[in-house]
Amino acid sequence: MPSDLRLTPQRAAILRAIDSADRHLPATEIYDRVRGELPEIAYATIYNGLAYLRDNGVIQEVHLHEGPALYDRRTDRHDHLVCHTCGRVTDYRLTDVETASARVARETGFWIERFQVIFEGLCPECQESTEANGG
Amino acid sequence: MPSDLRLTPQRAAILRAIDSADRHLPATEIYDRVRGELPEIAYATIYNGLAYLRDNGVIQEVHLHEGPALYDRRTDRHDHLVCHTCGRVTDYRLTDVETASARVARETGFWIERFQVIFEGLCPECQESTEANGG
DNA sequence: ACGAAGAGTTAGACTTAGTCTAAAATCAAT
DNA sequence: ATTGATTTTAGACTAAGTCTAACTCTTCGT
Repeated sequence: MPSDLRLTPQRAAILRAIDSADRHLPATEIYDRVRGELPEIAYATIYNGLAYLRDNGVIQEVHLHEGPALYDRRTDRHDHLVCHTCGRVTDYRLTDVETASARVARETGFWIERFQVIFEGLCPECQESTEANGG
Repeated sequence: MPSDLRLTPQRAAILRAIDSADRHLPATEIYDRVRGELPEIAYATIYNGLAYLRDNGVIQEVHLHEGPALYDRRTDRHDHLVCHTCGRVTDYRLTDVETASARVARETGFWIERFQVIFEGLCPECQESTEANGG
């Protein structure tokens, strides 16, 4: 977290919303939560604030295959597992890809800045309920 | 390609557009190209047709982090490198993740159906032009 | 061949997620 | 206090995709 960060009341409220969430939130949900504190806040301020925090390395913007961007307090490189039934997103750091990325760069000629693995499937809970229903 | 595939003139034209492209196309571009052949075709038919072809395993729908879905004639599992300057998308199959996915499934309890690595960075051409401009 | 049922297509409204703009408000430095 | 830069607000706008209802086309039984 850079020391010269300009943390306005709006940006601080956005950061608190992300911090206190038990999962990665989309902008619309951050908007809803922040409005509890700052009912006058505009939607655009959420977007501007999220972009500011992201650009300053305070939060990470996570794009999964479908749906809106999610915001994550964790800023280190990591991967995601997405349950296509309940939508739950689980973090997982796959170091194998990190090792492989140098080889990929060499073989393709790309200069690789970032990468992410997205796994899609069924979370443990949704597997159980599928089995319970005779599937 | 299933033998009971109902390939209407519209769907055949969509498939030809994807086949003849030198890169992965978004739905809007497939729409533009197919209209050259079938000027009356509706946008919704493109979407319906793409969904039909995807559901029957004829094409693959590729979601990268940003931007619209792209459609790919290649249907086997593979990964993508995206140039954030020119937008070029390059295919690459990283078998390391395939090997690792069983371990990820075991450690997280997820049942993994599919996965993809998205690499973002600079393609060889864009690296050259950046260097040429003194960067 | 005829009519019904189902599949596919069309036009256009609608939704979602996000961006843009211009004016107002706030802040920092003189 | 005044100026200029930054931030926020309200709301219009855009892009991508979905939905609906009417229409058309195909298939199948008689």
